[in-house]
Amino acid sequence: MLKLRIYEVVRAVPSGMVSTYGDVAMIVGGGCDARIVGYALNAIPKTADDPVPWQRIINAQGGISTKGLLQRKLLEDEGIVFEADGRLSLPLFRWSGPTPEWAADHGFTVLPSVQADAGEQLGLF
DNA sequence: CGTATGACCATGC
DNA sequence: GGCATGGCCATAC
Repeated sequence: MLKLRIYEVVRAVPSGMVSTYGDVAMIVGGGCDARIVGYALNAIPKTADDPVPWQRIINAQGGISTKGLLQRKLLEDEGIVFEADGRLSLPLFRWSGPTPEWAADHGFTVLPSVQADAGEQLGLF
């Protein structure tokens, strides 16, 4: 089930950081797509023993795709700062992806493109 | 098994 | 900046 793998990846996103639907899809791999991530997050079981930080997944424009303001509030509580236009700085808050350790431990592959991309941005700052 | 639907994305106007 | 298309592919019915 891709949903479960997606949940695993989302759980790996640290507090105070965000990731995009597309990034999660790339990390999950194996015929995953940004829309699948959205679908999976929408279908998250709301059980307390299975928490998924769904609020840390945003769209590629750095904005919130959900309807209400709950997601934004949760992110702000974690230290995410929003710009005036309601979006956030992806270079600052975008999660660079799981560690190779984590990926190997959970059976994921780390995409070199994501790592190199994040490395440039982090190094820039 | 065919169709419809998405918390998406890139591109083009 | 917004709006329209096409592509994407797992679920649901």
